[in-house]
Amino acid sequence: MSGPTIYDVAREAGVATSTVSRAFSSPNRVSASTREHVLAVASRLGYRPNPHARALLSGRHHTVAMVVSDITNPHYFELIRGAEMRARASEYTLVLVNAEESPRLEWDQIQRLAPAVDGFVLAASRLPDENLRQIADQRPLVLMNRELRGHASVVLDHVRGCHQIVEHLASLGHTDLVYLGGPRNSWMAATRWGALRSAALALGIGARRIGPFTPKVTQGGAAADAAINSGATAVVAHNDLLAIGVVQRLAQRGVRVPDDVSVVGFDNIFAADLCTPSLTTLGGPHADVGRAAVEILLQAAGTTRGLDPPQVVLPTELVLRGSSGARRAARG
Amino acid sequence: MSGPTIYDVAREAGVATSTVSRAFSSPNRVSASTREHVLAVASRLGYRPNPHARALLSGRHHTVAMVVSDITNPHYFELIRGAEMRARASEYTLVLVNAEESPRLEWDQIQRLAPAVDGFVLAASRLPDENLRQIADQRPLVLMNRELRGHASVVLDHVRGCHQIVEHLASLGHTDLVYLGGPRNSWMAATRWGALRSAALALGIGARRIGPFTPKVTQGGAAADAAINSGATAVVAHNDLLAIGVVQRLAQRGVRVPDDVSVVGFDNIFAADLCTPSLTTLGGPHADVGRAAVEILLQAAGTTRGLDPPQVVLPTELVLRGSSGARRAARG
DNA sequence: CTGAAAGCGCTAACAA
DNA sequence: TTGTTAGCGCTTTCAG
Repeated sequence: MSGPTIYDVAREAGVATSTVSRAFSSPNRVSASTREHVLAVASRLGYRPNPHARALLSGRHHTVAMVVSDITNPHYFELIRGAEMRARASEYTLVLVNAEESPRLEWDQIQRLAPAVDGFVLAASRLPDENLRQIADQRPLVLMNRELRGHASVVLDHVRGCHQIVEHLASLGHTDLVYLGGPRNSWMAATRWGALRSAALALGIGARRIGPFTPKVTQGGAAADAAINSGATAVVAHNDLLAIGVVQRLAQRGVRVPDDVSVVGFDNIFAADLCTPSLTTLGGPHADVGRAAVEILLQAAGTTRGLDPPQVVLPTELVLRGSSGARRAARG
Repeated sequence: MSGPTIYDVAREAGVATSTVSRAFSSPNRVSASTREHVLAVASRLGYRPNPHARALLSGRHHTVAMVVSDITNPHYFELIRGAEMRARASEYTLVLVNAEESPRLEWDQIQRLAPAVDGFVLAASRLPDENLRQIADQRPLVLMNRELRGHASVVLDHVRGCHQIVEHLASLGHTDLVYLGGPRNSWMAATRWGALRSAALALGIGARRIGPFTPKVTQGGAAADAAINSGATAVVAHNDLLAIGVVQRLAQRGVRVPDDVSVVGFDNIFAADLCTPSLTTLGGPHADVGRAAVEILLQAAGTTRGLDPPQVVLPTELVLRGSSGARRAARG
């Protein structure tokens, strides 16, 4: 089943097992000639260190777990990709966990994995703050798209981003916007709504929130109907999936986008550029979020628990496309 | 750092370590009362079994590695999702590896992971057959979207699917099709071309292949230009991404889809339904492919190497949308 | 610079 | 049914 061990190499090379171990783990504590010899024998035998044995003793597993709240959301692809690349650059393995929007599932999986990984990066975790603190007590933890006082995080600058959105809509003549809210336990949803509301206040336009909605295309129908009901001419959806569903439903109901209603989403997913009309949306360097989160985690794993964990905020960019336009007419 | 061990539990519960071990691993070999007692003490202490220690001894890691040739391709999301769900159902951990279209990277990662996982599922592997056999010698292996004699695999029925495509195009009056081929080392690309060609032959219409193209939207420009050059009125792109790029480029050049040219893709990704015109494409139960692959792997891991590994073929479905239509006019 | 030996946490004989 | 004990493969003191 399993291949040659350190003993086989040691015997074959005529040295002690500790020397073989050193040749791999701390090459500078072995003479160059023995190291070369050992490595040569090892590769001839096809020896590969057993990560479990190594982890058992050292407590370091060279593995980080990434938990995403819903793997089917295209938004996470970039996050995953960034995280995976950064992990691999340090020869770490990335374990992917899908929480399917269930806090319970998220918690169970994390607990199961905790003894086997060096740390967690959580994307848009749906867990309550208290649970996050418990996790952080066990393992290094970095949050993505969520902030929690005293804990490391990487987020996009939604305060500024939402301000940009409102400014954009206001400049187009809109005087009322409605936010189609995301899941109830989503930090992101709360943050977006807070930022939109204060921006609206500052710019002197009305803002209401409807929801919560599960951020999927299929939910767009209900969301669109509610939005129409509200009478607002500008709709900001919790994410692009929901926005796409809204646009589809509006078309179905004969409401023209952007002539009658402007629609703005979040995330700038791949499909935002393909749908008709294309979607105005708040994007950002999502892959960098994933990358940065793993980066922080790997540093934290080395250091003793820092007292001021980094809270990184990356800039957003408002991508203007076809779904937002000047307010044309009052609606009834 | 690490929590309580089996020793702590044993001492606290007044039993031997082996009893604690048994209470967790083989509950029926311990009396009900001791088991309950042990489990109670364990949970009071917050004990969690260390997977590494377990793996070290048993050789089973409760982990499967999934390798995808390019994680940014939305097609894989469903595969990943299915695989992840199936793995979790058996309390297995899914390690995700991105090969970024590089056989070299794919190989290295697999070798690194081999001693730490129970097996591999490879999605659209770009490795040569020989390498796949070497991997299968080390660990149980299941291929997705690729077949190799004597090895387990799960694929969609592209022979029938491609026949459907050609039939569809022929019934619309097309007499010539061009296939925009995928990567050179892609088994899928070769299979699709082979199936398309023989279907075309059988149905008495012409078929040519152009390429290879990297299956991304950005490659659609070059692919479209080449397709136009070929004079064919029907274009079958290696996948939906490429097809979307092609449609975009055709629009740019004033070629109408489907009036002047019909375009068909593969995979039925989420965006295929959103772009304009929407994309006719060959889809299938991708999540089931992922699910089935892991299922086979988990069974294989238990059994001694079966002599006839399963080669599962799942049905495709041709999804008719706006990008394919009746041939209207001859083109020059 | 190298070797001997003691574990890391757990499981699996073998006894009792 | 339960306890004792010997490792799984590796790292890491501690001697030499």
